[in-house]
Amino acid sequence: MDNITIARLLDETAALLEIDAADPFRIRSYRRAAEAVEQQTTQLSTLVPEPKQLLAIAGIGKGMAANIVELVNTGTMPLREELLTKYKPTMLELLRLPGMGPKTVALIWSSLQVADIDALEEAAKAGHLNKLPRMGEKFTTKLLKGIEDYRKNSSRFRIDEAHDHAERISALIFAFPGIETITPAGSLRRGRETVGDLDLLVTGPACEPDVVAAAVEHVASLPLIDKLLAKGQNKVSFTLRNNLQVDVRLLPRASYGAALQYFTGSKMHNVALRQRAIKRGLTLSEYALLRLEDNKIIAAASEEEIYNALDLDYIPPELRENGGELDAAANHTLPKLITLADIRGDLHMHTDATDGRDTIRQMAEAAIARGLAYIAITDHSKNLAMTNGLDDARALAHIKRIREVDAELQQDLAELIEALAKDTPPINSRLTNLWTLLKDTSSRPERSEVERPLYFAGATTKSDPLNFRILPGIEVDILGEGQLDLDDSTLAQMDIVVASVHSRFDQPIEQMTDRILRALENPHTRILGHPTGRKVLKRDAYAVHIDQILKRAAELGVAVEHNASPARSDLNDLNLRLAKQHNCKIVVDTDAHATEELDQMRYGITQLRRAWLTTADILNTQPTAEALLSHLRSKP
DNA sequence: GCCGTTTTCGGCCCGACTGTTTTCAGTCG
Repeated sequence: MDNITIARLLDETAALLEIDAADPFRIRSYRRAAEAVEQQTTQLSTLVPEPKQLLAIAGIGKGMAANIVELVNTGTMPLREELLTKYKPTMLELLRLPGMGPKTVALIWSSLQVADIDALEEAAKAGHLNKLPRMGEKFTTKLLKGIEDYRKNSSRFRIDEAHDHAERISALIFAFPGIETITPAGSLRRGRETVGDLDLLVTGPACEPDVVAAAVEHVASLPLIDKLLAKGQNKVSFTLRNNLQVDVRLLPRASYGAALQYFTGSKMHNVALRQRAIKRGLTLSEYALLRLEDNKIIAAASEEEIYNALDLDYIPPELRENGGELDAAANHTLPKLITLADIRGDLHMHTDATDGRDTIRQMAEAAIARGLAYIAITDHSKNLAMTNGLDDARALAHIKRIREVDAELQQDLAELIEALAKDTPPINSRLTNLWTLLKDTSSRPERSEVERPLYFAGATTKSDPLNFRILPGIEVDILGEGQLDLDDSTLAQMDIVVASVHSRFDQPIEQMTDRILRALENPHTRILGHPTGRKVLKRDAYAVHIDQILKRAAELGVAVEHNASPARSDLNDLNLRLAKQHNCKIVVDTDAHATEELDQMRYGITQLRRAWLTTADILNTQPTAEALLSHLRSKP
């Protein structure tokens, strides 16, 4: 049994205990244990023979360790079984409906014997709920609407989609005079791969208490609102047509830091933080950090003040998961997390030679405009016929072409440097586009704070364009027995060989793992592409095997790819932490198929930050192509 | 059920909004 399953069963038990009206603190400890289990990089099932190691995990005590041992050995545990004789597992789904909490679920079960969504809908329509306390007409209407929405769409939104919505909504809110800052909080700010809803915190003169009502009205009447869910003194909740829920809070400057801290979460991080406050005679809320004895405000305007007042270093949002960050912040041992500006090259991208849209030169120019010092062109190999994959002859011709484009670019860049120094447009017509790109990005208006979590420093001028290099490479396919689908003599010509499995994962996991392990042994393999198999496999089922793969890659000095694009990313923060533990080299890249996709790098960075990674853990932070190449496939 | 500068018992995080409550319980974040 893998960690994800253990965590789910503990969490379900917590929900059942809630319905059973058990001791709230006992319930909390089950929840806390579930979260702790989820964050472990070692599979707990392997620790069962030595339960002492389970006790070392914060939030796991004697009783919970016994529960875990029982779960691993038997697939269930006594408390869970006992609760399931009293309640039905389908009741857990009811808890996901808006307005349905444990008390309500328990009440409709005990009075109406209703335990699943279909029966609940029937009961609501028949008016049976109205006989119960606190469930009038309005409640029923809302519930039926909730059931409809739940059936239509119960999924979370990818971080890039949520980010785009945040930008759109923010632009509309900014139209109101007196709005200065909009920051997305919640899981978007923490850089989670997916977000359940969008929290936007708004501040500025228009948000001061005496005038905020007008701004609230403005937000509540935004044209993109599909359904208005709630409107309070300083809060507006609504959904978009795609069912994404948005909570907008308008807050005075003075308490903005406290609000930002509070609404960024995570919930468990905040609980731990407030416990720390209480031990110091303080109390923390979304308005301020107060001294208990006289209600004096200790800190409120900025997050930094709040953390510092609690004797903590500032904790970056990506680490706020109650996964040891409080201890590290107290001991001044938080890592200096990697930033987008630290990334010097992108080692996986496609061109119009296969399934990309743009040319080699266009990709290179886009990379220069983004401040990179090198890229690798890694088009597909022949086994991916649908992408017009390259056979040996075409692959060789392609890297010849890449070298030519690189040489030409070197000459042009020398000219460009002169032109930039004189600040006069270059005569060379090949440089027109690059000139515009550089001028455009460097004069890009200061972006609003809405992008702060994802857009780090623009990084347009930090590299010396003269040092820019295009590395010839290929994304080669791993065939059934682990062999690569191009000749060794061809691969020997490439600087960057990304070996990836593309074919359908209809093999058993063991076989697929074996196949990948064999591909790692090929001396030409520099980077293992999408190591968890493009999400075709369920991540949890794969957990044990990724461990093996990362370990072997580390031994062989093969780097493992972390795809930055949310659409393709497959190494989650746990896998990345595991890679670090194994001392595995990590490369973050975009797998771009068009120039603008190079911007996806920012999403990959948040995942790396969530895994506590620094520049030392990531290979393509090397300042130059030469430095990078000397590290690839060098034995540890 | 966990945990310890309150250490083997007695604590355990905070506030707003909603519905139908005429003083508050339940839900949510």
